[in-house]
Amino acid sequence: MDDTQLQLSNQICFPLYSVSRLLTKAYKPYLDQMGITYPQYLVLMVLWENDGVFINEISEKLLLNTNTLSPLLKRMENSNLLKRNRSCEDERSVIIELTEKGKNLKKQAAPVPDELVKILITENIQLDEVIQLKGMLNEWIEVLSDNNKQ
Amino acid sequence: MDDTQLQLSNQICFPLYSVSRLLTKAYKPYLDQMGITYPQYLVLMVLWENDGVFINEISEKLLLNTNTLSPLLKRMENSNLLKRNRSCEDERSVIIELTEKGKNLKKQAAPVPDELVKILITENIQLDEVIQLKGMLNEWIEVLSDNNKQ
DNA sequence: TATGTTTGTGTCGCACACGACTTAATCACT
DNA sequence: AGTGATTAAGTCGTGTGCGACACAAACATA
Repeated sequence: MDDTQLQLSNQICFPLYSVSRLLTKAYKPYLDQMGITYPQYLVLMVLWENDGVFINEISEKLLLNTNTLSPLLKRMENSNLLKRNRSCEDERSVIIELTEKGKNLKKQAAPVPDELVKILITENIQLDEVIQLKGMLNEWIEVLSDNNKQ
Repeated sequence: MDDTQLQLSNQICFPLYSVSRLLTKAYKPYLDQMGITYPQYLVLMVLWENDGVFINEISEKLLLNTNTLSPLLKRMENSNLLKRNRSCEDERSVIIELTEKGKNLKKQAAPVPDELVKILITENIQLDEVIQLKGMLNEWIEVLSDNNKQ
C-alpha cells in the first residue's frame, strides 16, 4: 500500500490541531492573571464588542453549540463576570450582560494581543504571514461550516 | 481605548481554534465508521508508521502529555486496538504495540485523507494553498514549542 | 553502597467540545 | 382557539487536554 497519505507529516489537520493547542497555551499565563480560560476570553471579546446579546448570537459568532456555552456561561456567572437574564419578549431566550468586573477586565486584556504577536513574530514568521494565514483560515471556516451543515 | 486589537475578527488564535475544531468534525463521519476518535486516529497514524514504540515517543510526536495519553491509550486497549507492555530493560517504560485489529484499520483509513482533501479543495481553496499553509504551521509549531519550554 | 535527583508513567480535578436528548416557549397553519 | 412543528436553552454522558501531584524505577554522585 502507498501509505504516504497516512503519514502524520502529510496531514493538514494535525498541524492545525497542534498550533491551536500551542497557541492557546501561549495565552494561558496572561489569562491566568485575569482568572479566565481561553474559551471564556472568546466570550468576553464578543461581549466587549457588543454587550447584552442572546446566547444564540454568541453561539453563532464563536461557532460553539449551546450545550458547550450553557455550562461555560454558568461558570462565568459564578465568577461574577456576567449576568444571565431571560428575555421579556421571548421567554426562551437568555440575554447575557457583562458585570462591572467583566467590563473592567477589558483594560487588563488590552495588551494581550500585542504580547502574543511578539511571541509569534520571529526570524521565520513575519507579520505579513500572520495576516495572510488569517485570511486563508477564514476561507476555510466558510468551506468547513458549509460542509458541516449538510 | 483603541480596542481594534480586541476584536474577534482581528485575532489569529480564534480562526485557528475554529478551523481545528471544524476540520476534526469533518473527519468524524469517517472515524465513526472505524469506531475511533480523532486523537485516537493520530495515535494510530504514529503506530502504523512505526509500531512498538514507547509512550514517550508518541508523546513527542503528537505534542501531547502523558497525562492525556495514558487514559487515551487505555481506552484504545479496551477497544482492542493496541497492547501495552512494560519494557524489560526499563520497567518504567511502556511499549505500545498494535493488535491485528489495529493493524487492519489502516486499510480502512487509507482513503480518508483523500476524502478530506476533496472537502477542502473548492473554488476558494487550491491544493497549493493547503501545502503552503501546512508549511507555515510547521514553522509556528517550532516557535510555539520553544516558547512553551521557557 | 547509600541517598538525593531525575525520569516515565500514572491519577485526580477541572474545563471544555459535542452528540443525543429534553423541556418549555413560540410559531404556523387550520 | 387548537395543534403540530420549530426554536432556544439546557442536561447528560463520553472523551479529550492539561496543571498539579504521586510513585516507582533508574541514575548520579558522594
